[in-house]
Amino acid sequence: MNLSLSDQNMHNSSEGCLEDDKPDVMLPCFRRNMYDEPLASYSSGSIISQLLRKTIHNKRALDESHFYLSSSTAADSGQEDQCSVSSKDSTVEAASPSAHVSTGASMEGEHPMTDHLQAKRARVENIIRVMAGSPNSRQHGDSERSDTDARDTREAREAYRENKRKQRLPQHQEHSVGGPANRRPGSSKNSDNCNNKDEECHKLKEQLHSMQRLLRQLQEKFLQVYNQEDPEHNDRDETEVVEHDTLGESTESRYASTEDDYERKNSRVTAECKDRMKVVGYLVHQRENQNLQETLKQELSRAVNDCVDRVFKKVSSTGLDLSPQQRMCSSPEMQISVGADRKSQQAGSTQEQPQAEEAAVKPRSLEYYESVEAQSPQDQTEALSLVVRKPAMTPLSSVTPTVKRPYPVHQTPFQFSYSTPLHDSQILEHLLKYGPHSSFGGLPCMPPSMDRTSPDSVDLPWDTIAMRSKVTSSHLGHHARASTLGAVTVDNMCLPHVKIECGELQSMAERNPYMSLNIQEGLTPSHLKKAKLMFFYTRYPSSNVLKTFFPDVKFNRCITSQLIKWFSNFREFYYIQMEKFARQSIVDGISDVKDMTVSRDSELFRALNMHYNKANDFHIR
DNA sequence: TTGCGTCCTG
DNA sequence: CAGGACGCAA
Repeated sequence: MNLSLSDQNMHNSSEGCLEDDKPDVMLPCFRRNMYDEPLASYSSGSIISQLLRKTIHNKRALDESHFYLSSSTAADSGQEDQCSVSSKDSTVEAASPSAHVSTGASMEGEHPMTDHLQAKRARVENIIRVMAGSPNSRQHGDSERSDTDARDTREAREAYRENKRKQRLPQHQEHSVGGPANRRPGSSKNSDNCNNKDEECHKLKEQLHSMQRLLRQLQEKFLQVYNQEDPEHNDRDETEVVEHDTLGESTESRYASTEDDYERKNSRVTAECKDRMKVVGYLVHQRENQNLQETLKQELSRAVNDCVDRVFKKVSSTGLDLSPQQRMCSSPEMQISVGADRKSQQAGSTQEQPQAEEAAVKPRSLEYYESVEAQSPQDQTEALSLVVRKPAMTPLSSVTPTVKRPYPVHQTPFQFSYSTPLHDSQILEHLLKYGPHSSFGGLPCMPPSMDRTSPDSVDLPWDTIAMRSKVTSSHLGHHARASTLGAVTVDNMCLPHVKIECGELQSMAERNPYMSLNIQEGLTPSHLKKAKLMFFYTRYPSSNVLKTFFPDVKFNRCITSQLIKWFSNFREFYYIQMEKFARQSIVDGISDVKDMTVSRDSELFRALNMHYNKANDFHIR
């Protein structure tokens, strides 16, 4: 009973969070991009901010962009939560009622295009055509050709769909070839074809201009949509615009003003973030403009950090009455700030973990586990570095992963920039140094959760355990890095780092080139390995989580069932081992949980390592 | 019904 | 680890 209940709760919490987590999905990607590319390259004045201030009138393009967004939604509707879908749909409807039928005429009427602009467009279009090396080019070109008739629009959409489909599979490939190349003339990929650098530079400039124009249009569209979608927020329109200029500050003040209504604020924040994410995703995807990305990243990071800080301050001061789960799901803000939030959430959920563990274990032998309660957390730690954090992670893990999955398309744009495995480690480092820390800095509430977790300090032995992977397989490779990260983080802080680790795992899994590129029907031994490792990250992965972690697998009922079955088996084995250990402990005369320790030479350790790390793919030090 | 989980068995 | 039986919840 307890077990089922707790488990159910866990799932529910995660599921519930999913809806609002959409925005979060972007974050991981965002983070990695942030680290991926030098922030320094950005000027203080963000392009977006400036652009947002200026409203350009070209609805055609906007419609296109809108289409893009809606299309993305449609494409992934299956995986997206209904909330997001519905919101997006509504947005589309509200924003572009007549959409593609009369857009051109109405647009022209309201905001006639200047000859100059048209000429420019034609030029850009031409350039894009010339550059038509990448599928995306087409996309851009279509967007630019906003003055063409409805047929063109339809065509563009078709093309977009085509691109979309293609992207879903060979995303990285496509982007690695087309995206980066466009953005970086010096890219090795295209260097061969760049005999005429000047020409290409010129083209790029042109493209940049067109992209900026589109951005303006999109922003206008966004504002319109937002207004129609959220009449009650009309009074905030001004604020909204400003917000884009200075996300951090504006959000700060805005949220502060509504702080009295926590629930409302959360939902609003989520919605706003969603919208923002949409825009961001679209822009980045369409433009792949490095500068834009940088700007977006900075602004997003600021906003996220602010949100996190605020949420945690709030939670720390008043949220103690909330259960971990409640906190996780009740505060979309936390979810929004994926990276940082996760950490904090985990911290909060950490306390929960032991309970869940306990509950899960009890069914088998309540009497024994009574005294082993604290053990379970430790047990998880055993197999992997992740394990140590595992207790705290589990709740979160289930939450965040699910969230991400719904936005594969949106994430894709960001993923483009990641084509090299090296990025993972780099990202990890950056995460540790920047993303996580920045958010941590303003998280006074972290300590509380940590404190609760501290009881797990009984696990101290485990905390010192760090895993280093020698696995070279593509799948395990991610984990290996993650593990390494975990080890590093362990040295400093337990829970926060763990969270980071989780985030990294997810983002890594999502962005991993291999996974996206080679989608296969069945599950391979490497998948099994990965699942085993993953087991120490989350013992009850939802189907969404599984999808997130196995992007290279074409999911269907069978595959999902198989994976779930695997985890069921893992749990079975794991709990059996726990029970054994508990029984043995009792036989050994251990009466206090605090007296229980799992040393490296213990049977439990051996058994778990044998089962989950049979090939010693991961070294526990 | 369907999905997910446990338990048992091979 | 996979299958099957069974229970439970939505």
